[in-house]
Amino acid sequence: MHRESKEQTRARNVNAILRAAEMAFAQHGYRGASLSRIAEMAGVPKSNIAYYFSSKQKLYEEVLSNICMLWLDAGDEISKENDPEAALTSYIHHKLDLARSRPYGSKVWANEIIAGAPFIQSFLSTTVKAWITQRAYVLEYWMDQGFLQRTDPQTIFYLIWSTTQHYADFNTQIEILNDEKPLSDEQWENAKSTIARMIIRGLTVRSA
Amino acid sequence: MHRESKEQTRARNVNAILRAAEMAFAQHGYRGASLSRIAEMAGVPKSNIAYYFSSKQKLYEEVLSNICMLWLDAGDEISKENDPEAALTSYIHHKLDLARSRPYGSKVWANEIIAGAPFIQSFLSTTVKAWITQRAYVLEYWMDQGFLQRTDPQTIFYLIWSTTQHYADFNTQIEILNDEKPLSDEQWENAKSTIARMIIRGLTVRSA
DNA sequence: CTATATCCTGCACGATCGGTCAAGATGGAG
DNA sequence: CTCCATCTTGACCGATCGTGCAGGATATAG
Repeated sequence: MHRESKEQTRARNVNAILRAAEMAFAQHGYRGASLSRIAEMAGVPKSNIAYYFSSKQKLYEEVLSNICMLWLDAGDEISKENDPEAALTSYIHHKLDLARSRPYGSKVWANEIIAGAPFIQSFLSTTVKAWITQRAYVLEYWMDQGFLQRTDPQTIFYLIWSTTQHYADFNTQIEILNDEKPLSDEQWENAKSTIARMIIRGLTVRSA
Repeated sequence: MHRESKEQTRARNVNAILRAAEMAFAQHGYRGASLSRIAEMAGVPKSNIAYYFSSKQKLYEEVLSNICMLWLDAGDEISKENDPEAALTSYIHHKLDLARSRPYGSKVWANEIIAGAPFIQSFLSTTVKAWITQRAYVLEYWMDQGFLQRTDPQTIFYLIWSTTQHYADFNTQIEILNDEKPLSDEQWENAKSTIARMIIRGLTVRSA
């Protein structure tokens, strides 16, 4: 009896494996995560992973690339024609929403960078480098126009990246220090507006 | 012939092992790091590690606690009797100096938190929790005095922690985006003053 | 010096790792 | 329906993992 098409089975399995792998790589890093556990979590035999993805490395790179696309797309609003303050605020909010909805993805990325970016070095020096260079131009344009205090654009992006991703990567620490409870909706909104406000206040030209 | 006292040998070996372990745990996490490699890096037989430290876990916890003391001590200047602006600036500079001098220690800590703090959960909910509670009171006192804009103190500390530690944990990414070169002394000073200035500007009361 | 307590390490064990492969199961084409 | 290409999986491999232990090496006490 044909209960499920092959495509459906494949899609379901691949998805389960990717989700399990994201959690495992987040918790234990590339070396520390084992295919046996990922298979168990995903509810498929270990060999099945080797079939869909040819190796542990390929699976890992797939997880990584999936995540990175989310980060890059979040910065679309940083563009000359937009209002600097609104664009940056929106970008920060967007990144914090991602930190809340996809913490494991952020953690895998963090682990990879902390380990010295052994698998995505070339990706960093091409795609991400191009991304930040382009956005840096926008920030400098805004500074030229007098909208923003003159500041090194790279430092600004590192500041935004670190603060926003901190809420994903270090959510365990934040939760423990928040009386063992996850941040409430209200606390998330509070954090979003506080961070955005502080960065904006640090960047906008003071009306002397 | 007696070339070296037993104490000297022990001190030298323990130190070499701890330094090697810090690098290994930073690069590969707790599970991913292997005692064989640590032993090889430290220049001692693998069994020697099991002798000085009774287990992999004990060695790991030793590395972790060494690091954490550095973080906590850096905040000594946050005290009621000090000037808020100077104290916070000093704290941020101090933390960034640690990020530069001890990047591997910061990475081990980051890995542990990202993994869900399986080994230091109790330490977080006691020592670190007490630390941040105490400093939060100082910040609230400064806000009461009208020195600082009213803002959730926890959010402020997360912002400082994330931005400063980012320069250690993500130094690979920063280096790659900096034309494959480590930050120069000048760039470090620049980052320090920019970050401190932005946070201070976001916190101090605007002279309306 | 000798005796000895302490320190050190080579070796082996069971467990688990990532990866391979051949045999079995199954959905879809004709 | 039959047949086959494709999918699926249990069993197995060599390597490496962390750790326990017996016995050798050595600094120090007497």
